[in-house]
Amino acid sequence: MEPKYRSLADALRRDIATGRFRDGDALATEAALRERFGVSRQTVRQAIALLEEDGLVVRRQGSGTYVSHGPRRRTGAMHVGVITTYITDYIFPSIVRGIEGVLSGENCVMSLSATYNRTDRERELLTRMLDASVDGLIVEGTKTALENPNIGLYERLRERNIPVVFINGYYDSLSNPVCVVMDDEGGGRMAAQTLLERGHRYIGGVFKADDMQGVKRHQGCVSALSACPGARCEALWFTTETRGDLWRMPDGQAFLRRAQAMSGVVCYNDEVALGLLESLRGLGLRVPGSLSIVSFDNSAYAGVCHPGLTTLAHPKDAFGREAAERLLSLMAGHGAQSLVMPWTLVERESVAPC
Amino acid sequence: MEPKYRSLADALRRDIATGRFRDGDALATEAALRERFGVSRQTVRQAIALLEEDGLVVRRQGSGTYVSHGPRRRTGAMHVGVITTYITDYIFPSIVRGIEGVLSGENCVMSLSATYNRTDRERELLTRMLDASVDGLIVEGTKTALENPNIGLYERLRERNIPVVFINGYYDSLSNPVCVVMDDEGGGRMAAQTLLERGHRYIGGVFKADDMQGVKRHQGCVSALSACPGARCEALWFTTETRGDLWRMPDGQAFLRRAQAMSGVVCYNDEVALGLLESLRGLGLRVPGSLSIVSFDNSAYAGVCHPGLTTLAHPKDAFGREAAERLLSLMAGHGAQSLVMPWTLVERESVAPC
DNA sequence: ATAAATTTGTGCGTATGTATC
DNA sequence: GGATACATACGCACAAATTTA
Repeated sequence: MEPKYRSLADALRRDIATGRFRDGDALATEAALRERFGVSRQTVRQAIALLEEDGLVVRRQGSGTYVSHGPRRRTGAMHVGVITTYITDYIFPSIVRGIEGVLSGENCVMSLSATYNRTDRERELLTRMLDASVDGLIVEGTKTALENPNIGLYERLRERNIPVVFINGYYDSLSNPVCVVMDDEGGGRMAAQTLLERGHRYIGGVFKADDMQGVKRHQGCVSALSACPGARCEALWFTTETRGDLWRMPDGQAFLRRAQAMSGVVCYNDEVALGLLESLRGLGLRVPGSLSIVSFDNSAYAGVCHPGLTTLAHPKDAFGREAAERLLSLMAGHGAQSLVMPWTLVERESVAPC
Repeated sequence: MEPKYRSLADALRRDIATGRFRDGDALATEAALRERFGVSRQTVRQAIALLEEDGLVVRRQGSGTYVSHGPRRRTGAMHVGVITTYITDYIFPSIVRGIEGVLSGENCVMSLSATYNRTDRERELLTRMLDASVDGLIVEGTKTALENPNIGLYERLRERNIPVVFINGYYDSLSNPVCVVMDDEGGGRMAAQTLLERGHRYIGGVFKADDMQGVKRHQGCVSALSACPGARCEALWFTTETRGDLWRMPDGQAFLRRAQAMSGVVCYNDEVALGLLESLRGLGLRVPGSLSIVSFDNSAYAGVCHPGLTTLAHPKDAFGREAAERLLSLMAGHGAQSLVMPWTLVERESVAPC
């Protein structure tokens, strides 16, 4: 059972979060709150003390208690937290660089951490960031296709007026999150279309099952194929635990056996494409001779491996900048719109006509 | 007239300041203090709340109130700042990953930022970190071969008891810094030796002039060559502004002309080696046919380019971990020793017998 | 300008809950 | 289980600062 003064504090936080108070407006007096909530004045004072600690209100003797969600920080540097799946791998360094480029131009300190795709780590990191009293957060949602156990924490962030910008994936159960995401469904269509246009009809897909991106890319794929008579699609789903390695995916071996009959595969990302290339090499299937491959992200791998991957390019740096700019706008008290960014096809050698 | 709870708090502060309490000793109980000072228990609690805010004591329900002076962590997460030359390029992601691996195991938030090799940015970042009240710093020194204009800031950090661990390079003018660095002079010797052993005698070197690493690697090189009769060395110095691009280095063109007479070159790092490879290709010189190349760091480039670079491997991840562990030890109030780590030769194709 | 009313700050007493030893 | 120590909660009284009449 939560103590009364905490419940009261939370109730007041929600009140403030509604935005009904403009900066500097007076909160109800201690006596009024005592009436309204049917608690003693001491309890009211304890609750308000919590809000004061968080810098949500200022008390002035003889005058009243005032909400102060304007200039959170007096003079010092702003503190922005960034939570992504990885920090140093894949396309994440580029995204981080974009964010850093914008933040370092302002008076901002950037705290970085990685969830490694685990919601328990997400929870821990969010708690730490709250502890470290960040002024804003950029978060890549973890396992966004599943129910998230940390929604409560995100709601608490809202109550505390700490703005959050989601990147790549967000949580459906949060109302009106500010996001910067890729057009994953459109990307799925684009990838499938790329193969269809070159005459491929029996197409496989390898998608991540536990995040929104995988599900949407698959949807896009299916919608493009369903518009084309005679086209077939066969999806292989994997989860975080088996990333990139087809042999360890459930049904991975069955998929690879049937791959001989397919003429093209859409891969969730370049990492999966590399794993697939490796597996196909073992089976004596050549790319793009026997099988064409399209993947997502245009990571550093894509240009280096043989054959070079035809892949949809993630804007990485620009993407990071967009997210950071939106967060700055939110922290400054101005609003921000969500953004859906388009993919660009980068053609290399992994796709050939059927 | 000062309120009672403040006087009481001050009295307790003085008590604690005498040093009569060892770390972890129990303070008198609330009831005892009530007796001793003749005030109500509420007043005692108010006083202790002030001490708790300052981190002087910790209250444990059912147990007691304990003094916790010394470099004790306050409630909530520790905040560690990391300042490196780059974040997302070259070997830095791996170093950062090592640091993050250690810090995320503790209750730490890591703030990352990059100087891009500019001391004015170093100054700005240090100021911001101080503003954000970090509890410790990991810093890669900027232009460590030159006089540093920010020494004053580092001294202020010391006064504030904020521990700093330097990585890769440090400042000579700071007394007894805790460092984790590579054995750059030994590395220089090792690189030169690698060429000498394969019969090379006329050897060039391309070194960065404005940091300690470049100067020491050159020294090592010279010392190895001077022990070998008939060996000659010719150094080309560059600065941050011209990184990697030999054509833009002063005397770069003259060096490339003479390169035809050389049989081996020691490069400051893989990036320089790539630039050199590019330049030599333009001149029609083949590696390792006409010229052998040894470089430093074993970055991702080294294994990918053609020919693969023979290079001294920087331990990156382990290096980052060592630095982070030392910082944690310092923050916990235990001391820490500096560490000089050795290089390991990774042989690829860029070196051949003369 | 002054007095009264309002609002937060300080201080005490008491009772009960809950964690620790 | 019992004793101890901190946590929560309520009630009251007065002080100090500010606003209002």
